[in-house]
Amino acid sequence: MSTFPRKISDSTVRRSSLYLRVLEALELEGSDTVSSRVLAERVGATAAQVRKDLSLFGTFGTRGLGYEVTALRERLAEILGLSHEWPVALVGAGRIGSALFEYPNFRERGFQIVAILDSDPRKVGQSWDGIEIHSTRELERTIERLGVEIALLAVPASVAQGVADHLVESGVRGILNFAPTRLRVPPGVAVNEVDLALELETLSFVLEGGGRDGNPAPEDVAAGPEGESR
Amino acid sequence: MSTFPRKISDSTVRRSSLYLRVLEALELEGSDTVSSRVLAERVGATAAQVRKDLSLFGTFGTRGLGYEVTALRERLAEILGLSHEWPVALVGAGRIGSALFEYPNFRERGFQIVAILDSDPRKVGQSWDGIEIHSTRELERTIERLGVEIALLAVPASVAQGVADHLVESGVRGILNFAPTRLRVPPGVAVNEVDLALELETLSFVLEGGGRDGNPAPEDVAAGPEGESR
DNA sequence: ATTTGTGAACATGTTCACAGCT
DNA sequence: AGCTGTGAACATGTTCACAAAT
Repeated sequence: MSTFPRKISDSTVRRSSLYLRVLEALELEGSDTVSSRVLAERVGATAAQVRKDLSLFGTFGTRGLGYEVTALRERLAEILGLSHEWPVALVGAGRIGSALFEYPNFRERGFQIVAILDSDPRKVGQSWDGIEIHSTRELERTIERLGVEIALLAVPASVAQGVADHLVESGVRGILNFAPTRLRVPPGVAVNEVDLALELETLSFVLEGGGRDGNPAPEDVAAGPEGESR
Repeated sequence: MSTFPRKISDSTVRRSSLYLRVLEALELEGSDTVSSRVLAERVGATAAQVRKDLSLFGTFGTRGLGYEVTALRERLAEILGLSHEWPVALVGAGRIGSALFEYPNFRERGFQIVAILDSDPRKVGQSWDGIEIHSTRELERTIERLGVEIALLAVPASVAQGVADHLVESGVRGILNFAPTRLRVPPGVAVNEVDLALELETLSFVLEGGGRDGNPAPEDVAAGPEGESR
């Protein structure tokens, strides 16, 4: 439905997810409107950045007033594809898979794990919270039957590419990959890599002295804060 | 020891971690030298990018020949701070903490979990693989005693900031944060956020039609421009 | 008075293209 | 000839600053 003029940058999308969270919190706190400045403060960005980001999606604010919290929250959720549930497949029922399965934030945001797949015969047939673990031999059938378009890939690196190919063939268009391998996927398929060792390595690089400053100094910090929470 | 001329960008550091992995693989495969082109192919970057990245750290290559695999591997590991072990604390012994504890790639890369901390009295006193879970009341003592500088923060979002403050006070300078909250830390402390729900949201954004193309086409990939989705 | 929306200025990161070394 | 190292060109993302709206 909504297609946007330019290509929206990844950073804008990521920040928009954060805006959405803040808007949800503000709604609970009973705020009707919010300014770009306040939004910026809560996510650690600048007010100009917030306005620029939002302006890429359309015109939501009222000059002199700010943004209407509920309206913006709804619109952002829609833009991010969060106004409906996403059936998600979990592939790999090991330690990481298990942690992902239990991760409460997924379901809260509309990502429902509706299928679990594993190649280990000892795991196949088990149920987690009422969801049976299927063999990866039934991957295609399962994915198709449940209309899964997003998969959490938590298998060993050595088999990740093969499983990913299989997922794509079955109709999956988005993969969140936890295996430390760069996946090759055809155009039209989105992959996000979560590479934990790499994250630690960027920390050790900084600690070892690589970065000139370990923390880009929290900008202002001088201007008097006003959002007194209580 | 080694301090670099400019500030090295985050993207360069992340790619360098990938180069290091490829170099390790090449070493096992018995390659003596490697060109920027081959290195690039294996990590999904361009040859120019590889050369530029490496040149920020120094001059390692030989014109006409390429890079000596072992020498570059050693130097990169050193630069990334991986030439020695890092004692790491795991804070939060829930599902995610448990998965992190078992994650084999950490130890392989020199990150040793030497302490586990949790506030749940039922968990305190248990041992995982010989490592006793301590109360967060003993956080400072434990961190200091073991010389921990890097922490994995896997606690609920509601307490993450408080625990982070405590960690920093105790001497931690790098935090890998799994709680979906933006941590505020003083200058000199590095934080990496691993925000799983956010990763899924960037996928759903693309799938919903937000991005013009779900997959920025893996560079060259021979001739095959204008990838049309499915 | 306040706060948005946005072009223009700026900063940062990536690619090009080629001189220079082996 | 082959391949690196790098300035210059380019592309992308961020910040500034101000006109426009309420």
